[in-house]
Amino acid sequence: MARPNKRTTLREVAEATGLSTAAVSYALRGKQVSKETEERVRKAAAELGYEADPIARALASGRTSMVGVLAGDLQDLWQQQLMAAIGRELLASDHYALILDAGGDPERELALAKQLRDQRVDALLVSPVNPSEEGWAAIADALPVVAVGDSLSRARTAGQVIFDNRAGIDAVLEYLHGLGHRRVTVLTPTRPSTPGRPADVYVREAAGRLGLWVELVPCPQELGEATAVARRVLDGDWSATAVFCFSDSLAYGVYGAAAEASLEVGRDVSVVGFDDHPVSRVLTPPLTTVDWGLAEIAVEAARLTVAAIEGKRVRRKRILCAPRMSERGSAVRV
Amino acid sequence: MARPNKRTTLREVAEATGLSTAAVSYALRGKQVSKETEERVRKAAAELGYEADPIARALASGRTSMVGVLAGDLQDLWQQQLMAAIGRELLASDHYALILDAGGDPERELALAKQLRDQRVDALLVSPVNPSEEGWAAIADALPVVAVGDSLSRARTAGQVIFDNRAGIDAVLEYLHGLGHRRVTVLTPTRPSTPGRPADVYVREAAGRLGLWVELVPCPQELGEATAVARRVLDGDWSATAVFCFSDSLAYGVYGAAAEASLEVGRDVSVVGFDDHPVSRVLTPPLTTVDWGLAEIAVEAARLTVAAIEGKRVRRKRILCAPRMSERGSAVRV
DNA sequence: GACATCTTGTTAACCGCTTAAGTTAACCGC
DNA sequence: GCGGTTAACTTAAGCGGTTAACAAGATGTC
Repeated sequence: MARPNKRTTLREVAEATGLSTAAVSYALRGKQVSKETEERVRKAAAELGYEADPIARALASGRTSMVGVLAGDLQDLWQQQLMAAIGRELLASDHYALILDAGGDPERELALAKQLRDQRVDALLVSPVNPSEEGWAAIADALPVVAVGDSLSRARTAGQVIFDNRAGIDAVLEYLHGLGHRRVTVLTPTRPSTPGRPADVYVREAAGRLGLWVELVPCPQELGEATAVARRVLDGDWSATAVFCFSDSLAYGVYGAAAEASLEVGRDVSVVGFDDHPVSRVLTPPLTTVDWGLAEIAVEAARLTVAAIEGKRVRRKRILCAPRMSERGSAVRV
Repeated sequence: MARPNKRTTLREVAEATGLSTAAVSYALRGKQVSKETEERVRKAAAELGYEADPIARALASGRTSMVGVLAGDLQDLWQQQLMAAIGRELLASDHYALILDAGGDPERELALAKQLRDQRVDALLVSPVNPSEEGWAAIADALPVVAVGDSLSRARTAGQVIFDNRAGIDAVLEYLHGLGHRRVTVLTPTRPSTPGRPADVYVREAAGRLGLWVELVPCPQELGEATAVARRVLDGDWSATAVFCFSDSLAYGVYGAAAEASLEVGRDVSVVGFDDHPVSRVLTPPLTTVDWGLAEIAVEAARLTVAAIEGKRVRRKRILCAPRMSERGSAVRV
């Protein structure tokens, strides 16, 4: 015995109005019927407390009004923030966000994408994709995929909101260079296994150009582990003068480790982040970081996604986010 | 023309094996069929790349394998953290979390709950409910509701994970009292309109008992606004010596405002939080706060929810979370 | 050997809605 | 007054599964 709570069905409304179910269906979606019939139907529906069953509707129409949202790593506080914003935006457009966390694992990411596709979401909104994977083709084949992030995921996407990572990285390294730093440790959120990320490449290029010595250190986004890694970096014979973190979360780890080591950020160590999470502003010293405009990103991502669902051939729109340095107190002249 | 990507259907598997769709349906769920038939069906299904359509299944079976998760206010960083954890846990039990954010508005919360019910989620997992509402009855009537938080939401829930807020509040105020504080400002995350929250009552009771002067100040969870409120509190003729924040997010706002006012937290101002968000540990000074054990909360909440879905009459299980003070550097003797 | 009992399948009726195609009657120009 | 539209519905065929009810051969019992 299933739940005995019967909702009123379309048929009941039809019977109540003496119309066919089809007529009612049309009427409720404002199609094909006379103004007065529509009125009559609406009234009856309201009286009976009718609410269309989304499941049945999905089965018949093929659309679920759900968007699969894939976060690269929800340990990253900024991504939590982004997901919250995206959820809000999608809801505002009458879509539900099914948020899944890949936990920084590219393979898991792809697996979850498949799961979401199988779950019949209308579209996929993917945060930082690992572009190496070509299993994505099979997915982009089945539904529109919108990418947000530095993702290279090309062609197949129905839209992209891209961070100009190269520009951001250049800006930060030039900034540090301008402050006199010559040796910089870069904390990247990547697992060691992931090869040749474009971001790494950009760092090396910029460093080469500026004559900077850089050291790339992979680091988990989880704050406890990030602190541990930072501790190891700062301890003993650390020969650099600045730490550039690929996410503000990682920078927080550096703050923690620095405090433990009695180093003062913004005096003994310079730190730069990469997201502009709200917390960065209230730290002491406030974190110098790169602002990508989270709010607009969420809005644009949601917009592109909804457009893609509605079949608007948006000529594969690409939105480019420019980096804005938020210069605060954590990086200083050396 | 809808998407032309046909998935393989049950019928195709049936034809391929020469069985009826019913037999295949049973076979794939390991019921009623001989071991060898099951094997044959599985093989065929695998070859054809068959994957049951969750929508069709939901329509027929009445279960969507989706859980509606209602966050009280996702501006609160700790709640973001909690939602991420709950999403993970639910996924581990083969359920998808449909996370919606009430943004601190009790009415919106109820409206979203209705939306989720109409969306046919199998169960509702509600974070901080406003218990005054009795529209909840209609919802709890239609599906199992699991509550997590200080929620009073009674009877109708299928399970609860409760924070012993009274104990937490007592612990904090006693702690502050022990440090010599006699005048405490309390930042509450509530909109001014919300009347008589139990938390407020607990504060007044404890304050009365301890002979503490307290001032309750409502404050938005959004960090920028929280900072603004904190600024106003600390400015000029602030006569208290400590700020007790009902969420770590709010405490971060105090850190920000204090820095602006050149007050040093842990020297000029004592601050206590209430969540133990990871960031609290890396602040300078690290935030003294109350740890509720987020990880276990997520696990228990997910467990209760899944149990409720599976119809286990869990005798309305209630899990009580005890507060654990994380004494760090932000509150000092005065 | 007759009858009850499993086992393993099959048939077909839904689940509640959408939508292509068909029907009817009113309306139109000429 | 006749073919051609058009507006407003109705019919009915799905969408892709689940599941109660029934069938028939295999097995068991005495």
